[in-house]
Amino acid sequence: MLNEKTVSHSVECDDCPIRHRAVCARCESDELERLEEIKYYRSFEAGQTVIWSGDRMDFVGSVVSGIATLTQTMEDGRTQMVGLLLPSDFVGRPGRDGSAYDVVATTDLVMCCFRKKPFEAMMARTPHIAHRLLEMTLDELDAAREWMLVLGRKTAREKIASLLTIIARRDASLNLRSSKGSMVFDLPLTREAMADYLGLTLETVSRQISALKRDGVISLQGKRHVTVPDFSRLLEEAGDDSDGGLLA
Amino acid sequence: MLNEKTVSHSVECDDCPIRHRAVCARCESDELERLEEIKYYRSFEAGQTVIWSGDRMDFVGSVVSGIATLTQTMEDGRTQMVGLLLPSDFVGRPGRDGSAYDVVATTDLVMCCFRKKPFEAMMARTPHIAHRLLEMTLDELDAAREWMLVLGRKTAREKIASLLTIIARRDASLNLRSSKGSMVFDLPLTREAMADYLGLTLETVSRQISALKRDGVISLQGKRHVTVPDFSRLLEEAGDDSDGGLLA
DNA sequence: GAAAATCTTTGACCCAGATCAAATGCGCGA
DNA sequence: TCGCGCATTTGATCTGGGTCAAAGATTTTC
Repeated sequence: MLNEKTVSHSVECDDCPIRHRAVCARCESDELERLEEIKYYRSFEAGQTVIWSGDRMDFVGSVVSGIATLTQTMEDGRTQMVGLLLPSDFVGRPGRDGSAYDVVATTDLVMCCFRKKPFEAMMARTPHIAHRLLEMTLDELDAAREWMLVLGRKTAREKIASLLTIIARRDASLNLRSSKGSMVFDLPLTREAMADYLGLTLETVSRQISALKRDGVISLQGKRHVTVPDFSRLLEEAGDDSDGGLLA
Repeated sequence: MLNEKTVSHSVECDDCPIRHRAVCARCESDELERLEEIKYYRSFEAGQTVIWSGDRMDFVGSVVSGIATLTQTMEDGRTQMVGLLLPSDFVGRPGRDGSAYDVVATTDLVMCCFRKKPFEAMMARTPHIAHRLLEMTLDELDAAREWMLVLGRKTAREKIASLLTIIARRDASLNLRSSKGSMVFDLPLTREAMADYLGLTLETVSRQISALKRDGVISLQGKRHVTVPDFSRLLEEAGDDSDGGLLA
């Protein structure tokens, strides 16, 4: 899916606001040059809240490094993560005033931002940016719906395996590691964050990870480095028939 | 939120492909006139599958009447509904070839369709259509994420109340019924369909509906007609603090 | 480099919702 | 009107994951 060309391009183009998981083919556009004028950076520390749900949001942007989460919280404190923002992911809702979710930095985070008004003005002048944004939003919608299946119908073990699968895939496509056979990647979430993502408790997350270790599906070195000796086995555990094109 | 003008407009404009929950302000566009040339209708019977997941999809369109569901199914038969399509909802993924989900007609269904290629060509020529489509997709993304909270963190009783809330709201905004105090609406889903939406079993759905009846939160006449004497009570049961602007 | 704070693991027990099973009700065609 | 098919309700029982509690690990602080 990714080839050398798109990769080198994506590496050169970390700040492109409409780059998303793959590459923006049109970065050469004159219009995009103008974005430079309204571009700025913001950094956040791990644990900091980038935006509160309901807050006015006067920028859009993308994650340059680090990880953030989109979460919803009920009055009684129950929380559900509704999105995971990894480097290259877009943040913001063009055409909307407020944020619908809390955005929380899970690790130290750097974002590349654009003030919203000028960005929207440019969007209106530049059809292919609107088009690209639509594609990105459709991707996110697919991801959200795939996650609905995970939340609604999968067992705790399958949920953990599904999460590992997703992170492994994102990691592989960002770093271009081959995904045949064994994989090694970072698990940059606490047990609690995983629980919030999966609709579980942190105890259950811990137990299921221990079980997957015991059964040889994964192994951990330290708390964050995961080795998956056989990725297709992990996919099986996730109850996932599709391999997302990575093993084809 | 809806006023007389938008309503009369929306009534006159059932076939507008980019009408969605509210009204398309630009239906007067010359470009949209051209859509007439590529427009056609399709009808489906209750229970029929409109599109299978993975099928090539050569049209986009919107629901004129009836109800359809978007569902995902695992190999072992577990299914999760990931979207509910009511009249005026858009169907399709401009720029994508295949469907990601099964689309199933829950009742008899009439759709207004447009062949995809010409529609996309028109989209490219007509920025505000792309823009409108982006807004709609953002709405759907919000709805999907709100549903993730329901699936991941709510109890069975709260799930049922949440579903009733959503259907009541959609019904109210389509039919412009006032939503102060008591509401009456149709519940056009079987217990099984509700279960698939909520990540529950049909037995649990039935039990919780009985419980809500017993506690006077709702009452049923026949199987499909629901009366909610006090909507804010239902919202409370849903664990929902926001009232979606309907009770403001 | 010891103490404190924070994560993580593991254990024991419990309960909401699943599963299995058996009525009951309802619509519809002959 | 009867009887068949199907959706729904209700009951009895089981279990996956939640809850509460207590040790380990790991990281941070001073």
